[in-house]
Amino acid sequence: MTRSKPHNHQAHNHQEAIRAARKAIGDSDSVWGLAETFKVLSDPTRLKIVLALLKEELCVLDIAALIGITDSAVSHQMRLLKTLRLVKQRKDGKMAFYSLEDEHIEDLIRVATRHISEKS
Amino acid sequence: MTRSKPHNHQAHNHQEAIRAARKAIGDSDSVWGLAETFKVLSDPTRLKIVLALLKEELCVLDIAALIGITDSAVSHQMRLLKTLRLVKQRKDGKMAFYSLEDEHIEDLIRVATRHISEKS
DNA sequence: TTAACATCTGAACATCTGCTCAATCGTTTC
DNA sequence: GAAACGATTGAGCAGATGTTCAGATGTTAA
Repeated sequence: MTRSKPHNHQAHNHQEAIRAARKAIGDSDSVWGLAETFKVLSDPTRLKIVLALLKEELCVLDIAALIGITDSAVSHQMRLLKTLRLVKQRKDGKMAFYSLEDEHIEDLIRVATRHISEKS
Repeated sequence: MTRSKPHNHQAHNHQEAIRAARKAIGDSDSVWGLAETFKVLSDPTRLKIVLALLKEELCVLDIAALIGITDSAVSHQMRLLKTLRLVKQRKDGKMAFYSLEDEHIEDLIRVATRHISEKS
């Protein structure tokens, strides 16, 4: 080929696209909060803990035996979950029972599960 | 106090609690997949990208300018999002336009947003 | 008071993550 | 062809993350 047709690519206004997208993202505070919410459930250990607590309250050693990690590791994670208000603690003697404090978590898990099951 | 009442704590069957919870968690494969889904959206950068793409397709440089990171960083993230089937690519000349491939993501974000807004 | 038990805490560690930098590839334009 | 441009890739790095270990705290039982 000595000559080729000129390529005409679709016009694309970068300035406008960026401005519109910036609106869609919203303020960075809400983005950060959203990301944090997803982050809690992004660790398999924490996710297992939350899944287990959907049914009933559990003590630290039960969770540790259930997942297969140290009671220390469980305690660390529970502190984080408690700080984020996902879980509440009930003390009974030397034992500490944890249960879910958040009702919306189950919805999140349900939607995410549906999302996975409909993958090719 | 010279004498104190005997403490009677609520009975708790560890074996039974663990067995019940193990059922609630399910197989470890599904847990891993769930965690991975949440993990994609747990990074502020990726979350911003997804939020921006909810409205319209964007090219790499637009996203880079929008978020304030290198085009290289964007490209790295887009490869990940493409691998996970969250995004699809359309090439036009030297530009690469990305758009959302997954319809469920919006639901996930909506539920998570509601979850945040109803916090004390 | 001891001893045993459940939980919690801080430190150290290895691993993972997301970023930038530099170089490369593919396309378009001169 | 050469230069410009957009996108991609790999290496390297700093920071975050999850775990274990050792020790401390608090509670119950002997």
